[in-house]
Amino acid sequence: MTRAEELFFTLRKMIVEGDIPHAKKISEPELASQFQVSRSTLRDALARLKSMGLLSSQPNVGYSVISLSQTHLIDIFHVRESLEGMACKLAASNITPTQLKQLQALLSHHESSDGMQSGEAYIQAEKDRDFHFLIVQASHNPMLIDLLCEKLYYLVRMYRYQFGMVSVRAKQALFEHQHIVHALQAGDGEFAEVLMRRHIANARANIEANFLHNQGVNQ
Amino acid sequence: MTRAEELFFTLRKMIVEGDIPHAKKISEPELASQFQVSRSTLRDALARLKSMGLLSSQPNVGYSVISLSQTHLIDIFHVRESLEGMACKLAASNITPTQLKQLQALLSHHESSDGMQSGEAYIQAEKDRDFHFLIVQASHNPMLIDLLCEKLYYLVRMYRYQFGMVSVRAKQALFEHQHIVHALQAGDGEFAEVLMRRHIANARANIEANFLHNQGVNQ
DNA sequence: TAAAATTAAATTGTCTACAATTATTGCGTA
DNA sequence: TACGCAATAATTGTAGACAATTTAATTTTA
Repeated sequence: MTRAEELFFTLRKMIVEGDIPHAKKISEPELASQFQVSRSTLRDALARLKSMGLLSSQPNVGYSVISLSQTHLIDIFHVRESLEGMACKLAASNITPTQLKQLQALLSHHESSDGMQSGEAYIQAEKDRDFHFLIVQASHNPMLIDLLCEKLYYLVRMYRYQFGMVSVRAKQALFEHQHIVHALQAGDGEFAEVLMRRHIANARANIEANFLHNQGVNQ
Repeated sequence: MTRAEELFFTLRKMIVEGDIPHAKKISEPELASQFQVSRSTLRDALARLKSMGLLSSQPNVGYSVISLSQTHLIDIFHVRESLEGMACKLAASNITPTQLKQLQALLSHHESSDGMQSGEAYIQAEKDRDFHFLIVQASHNPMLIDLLCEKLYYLVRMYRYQFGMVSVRAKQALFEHQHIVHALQAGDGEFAEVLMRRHIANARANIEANFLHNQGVNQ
């Protein structure tokens, strides 16, 4: 692995977790010296971070972490809804027996360790991630996989960290996951797609409601 | 505009039009000297081209233009179908009066200059592009716009050039466009999405059929 | 005093040079 | 001859230096 790639991973983690101030210009010399690399190497990493939507930049001005907004998050969820819906549809045709078994095992594990011991929102988020990742992988469409698992995923995670979004829908989400797997088992791609889209649309509605609530409280 | 950005546009055009050999490693020193820029500048442009899927690369080895394949093209169309479907759905809610008028004007212009004077496949492709671009813009979702107009579009164009794909469905496509606009006028997002998805699915089916034909003929 | 213009400082974009890695060539051996 | 190894050549990754542009500070002017 190259030095630039390593730095890319480090910075990605920092940005997602909010360790770099938002909407404030990044000083290249400063960051470079902080990580003991040259500006060339840093700029390589920054370019990659920009291409995945975590940074924005202006020629002759510089880079900065994107500024988060409600509309941006909603935009992301619209894209997720369409792409993951398609992934789910394709998965119904392309999923391998092994992958289907993994998915079922994941579900029953979630059911059993269910009740969610509550509280553990992070664990729940991880479960959700695993479920969605498996289905996207099962689509066997490399472009879908790249878009969802390498690009959108980190944006979503950044919002989770930043806005402290909690899955209050844990139990409901599990039900929806179960329905989706049933449709996949039956090989019913069209239905699986509809279910996945509703699942994500529900999550979006939940977020929108939260926003309204917070606005009412905070402002 | 920076030198690297200018080079990016130049190389993008060259790659799309097939002026750079596929699946053959690119020599950085050679390309750099060809365009009278340093390797840094070239590498900046190459990184951007990679991030949009026109180049592939391996650390410590180098870049090369992606190798085209039937499955890859089909993958792209699946992504397009889902994203443009969503764009169309959103457009039904978000399109401005001005944009709707532009769309209608575009359509009636296509109808009149219809019959397609036939032959002019390129012109037809441009019409198609304009139509789809307008609808994507009307979604007012910047992420959708970026994905479709800045990334997928050039991949599709590359295949058009390379495989010499011709829209034999000119008249049929016009009908489908008209139906989509009607749905948008009516503000029926769900229907508009279905129509757009079918429209793109039809194009995909057309391509798949062409592939089968060519395979039968050539091999 | 406030605004505009000018100069100075700092930052980004680009080039060149060097280090690390990979690919190639030539040699020796089975 | 074919295969494996070693040395060489070439290529990529990284660092540092300079040029072009932007930002900040200072001076000038209304």
